[in-house]
Amino acid sequence: MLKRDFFFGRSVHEVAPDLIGVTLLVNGVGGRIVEVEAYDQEDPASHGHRGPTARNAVMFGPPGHAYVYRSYGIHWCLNLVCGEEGVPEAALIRALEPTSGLDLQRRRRGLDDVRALCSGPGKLCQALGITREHDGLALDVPPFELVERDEVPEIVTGPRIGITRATELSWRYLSAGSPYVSRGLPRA
DNA sequence: ACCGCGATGCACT
DNA sequence: GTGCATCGCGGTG
Repeated sequence: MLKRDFFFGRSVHEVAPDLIGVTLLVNGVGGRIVEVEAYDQEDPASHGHRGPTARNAVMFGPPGHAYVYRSYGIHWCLNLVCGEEGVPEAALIRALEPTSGLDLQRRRRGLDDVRALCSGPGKLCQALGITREHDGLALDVPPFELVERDEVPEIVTGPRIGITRATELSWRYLSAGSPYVSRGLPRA
């Protein structure tokens, strides 16, 4: 299990790269995190940027909790709250390398290809069964489980995906060469 | 490979 | 009414 202070008092810019390689499970189903994006208070692309609302309230609460929101009316997306209480910072989990509960993930996604099960923030929430019910739950107790990495993967960075503001920031972190990311980096 | 579009909820102007 | 921290499908090179 991850130490409780993994998220406490550490900015999302420290935590986001440290999440690459950590295993995320929900009721024992999940995989290794291979893609994360950072969102902080000063960031115009962040839900927390304009102050607290009913939707983003969890971002303003204590770190170490899940912030789950609905995207485009259809999908759910999972963030892990970082930093300190009152300051909205969170890491958006964008992709996993599936390692546990593959059959259940395939059933929930209606797909067989392992590379397609969790290669996107909406996809992984469907595969792991994450919905509004998980919004605000602590990450160190069931149904969540975060398992510390035993090796530090090589990490690469790039611009974030699917946003219209602050697109110049390279706040996307990926496990180098992983075939399980949502999409590749723009070529140099 | 890329591009366009529809589905659908909700925060905000 | 508009715009998304999206996805999957169907069209075109």
